[in-house]
Amino acid sequence: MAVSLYDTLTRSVQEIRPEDGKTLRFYCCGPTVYGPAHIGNLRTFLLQDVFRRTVEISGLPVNHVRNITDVDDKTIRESNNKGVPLKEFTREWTERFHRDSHALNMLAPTAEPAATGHIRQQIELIECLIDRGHAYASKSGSVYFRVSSFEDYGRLSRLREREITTGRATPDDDEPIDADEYERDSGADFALWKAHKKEDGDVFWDSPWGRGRPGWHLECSAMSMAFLGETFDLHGGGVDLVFPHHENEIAQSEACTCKPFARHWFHCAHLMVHGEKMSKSLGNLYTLDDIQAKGYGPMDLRYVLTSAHYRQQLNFTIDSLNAAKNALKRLRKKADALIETAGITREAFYDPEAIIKNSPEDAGVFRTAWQELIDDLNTPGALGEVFRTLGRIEKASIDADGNKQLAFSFAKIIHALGLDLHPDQEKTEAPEEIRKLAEERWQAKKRKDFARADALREELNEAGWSVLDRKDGYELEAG
RNA sequence: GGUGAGGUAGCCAAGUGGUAAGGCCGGAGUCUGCAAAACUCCUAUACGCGGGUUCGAUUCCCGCCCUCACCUCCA
Repeated sequence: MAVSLYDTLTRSVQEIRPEDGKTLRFYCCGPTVYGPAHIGNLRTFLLQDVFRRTVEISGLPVNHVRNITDVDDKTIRESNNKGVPLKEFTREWTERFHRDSHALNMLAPTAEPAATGHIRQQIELIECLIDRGHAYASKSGSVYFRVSSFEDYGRLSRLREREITTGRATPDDDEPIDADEYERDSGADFALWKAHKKEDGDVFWDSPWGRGRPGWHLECSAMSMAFLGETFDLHGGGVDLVFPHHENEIAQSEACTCKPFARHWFHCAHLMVHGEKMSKSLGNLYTLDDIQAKGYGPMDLRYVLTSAHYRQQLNFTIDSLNAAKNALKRLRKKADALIETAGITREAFYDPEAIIKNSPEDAGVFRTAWQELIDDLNTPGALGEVFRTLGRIEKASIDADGNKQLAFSFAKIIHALGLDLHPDQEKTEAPEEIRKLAEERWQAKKRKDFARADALREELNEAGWSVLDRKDGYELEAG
């Protein structure tokens, strides 16, 4: 059974099947590496990851390509501000992005091409477009795509009737028109190649039109086609990319190849924070580090970000992290119980091959959750069904073989959602004096000097540590 | 102004033409010197407003109110 998604192109839910019948070719617009990714960025990548995991655990391989935008206005500006060479600057943020992605249990893409690594392909694409009369070079050495030459322009974003020739957000916008506005034949035309400017410093490449750098939209066309072919199965990104980015990608690509570009489009809604748009000025732009500094784990964030449908704006709140933490704890308990009664290892529980081998195609008892997932990637629906199913199987006694199947069926859903129920718990080691106090309290407790024990507990609490008594011992926990 | 999405219990969030999943919170109990954890159980007459269609609408249609997003480089 194929996984379906809401396809922006047809505005309807479509089964996403590989054109070649073997491998799903999936391209995602990756991050612009000029700073840490915020939770909004991460949500999009996370849901793409859930989609890929769902497809793969259903038995279909995915060729997942996600680019790194390592040259554009922002990367150049910020690296200049920092006085760091562009390459070094973007490498650092790329590494940070990898760290965050890994922490969030996102599978690494099959390939992760960088824009600066594919200048030649981009120049070739421009040459093709000029040859075919879809692009023109300006006096200054920039190259623009002639939107009017591409009849289908606006199909994806449905803005054929829109006013797209002004180049301004609103008619009463008094902003002065950008200098290169005068270079274009039409305000709707967009840059394929940007002539070198002083601010660009040593960031430039030689081209048939002189020194310059590629325009933003171009890299995705060049790299997706280089890695996945002129036509591929699915292309994804945040909703904001529908126009102009994806619209322009289609125009550039199809004008050159005369073949359909992406067969389906997968867009993720934005998230809001505490009911407001996430923005720097509101001070509500969270990164993974911010979340962790508040005492939550990456999995808590992952749970929150998958707890709303991808086409729905998610209202992120700190409170929701608490809910996630507790819900995850319950899932972990259930997983432990299922793993134990099934007599399988924890490794097997997280091993995709073991899961595919040992779980029914429809996920057996968990079929309702699986159904939710493959039907337009309804992650909150799936989560709801998981809990409901868990509640129901509580009472039913099942034979050993059934238990095994049950555990792997559960594992299938958990794997698709990408939830690591057993993250390494990095326990902060308590300082010497804290440990001493805790030990003292334990001794006091043992000789039933409860007044003393409670006083010490209070003291430890004030120092920011809680004592959790166990059967025959105790643990210290920060916070 | 144009286009699109949405308004479901204290919070988050699915879903449906026949009176509505799930999670969190909350409450009770077991356990525990205390605290926590864990386990069990429980709770709420929640579907923005007004019309219409229908035997019946939260679900379809119309109008209104409100929120949010996009409209040239923001996932």
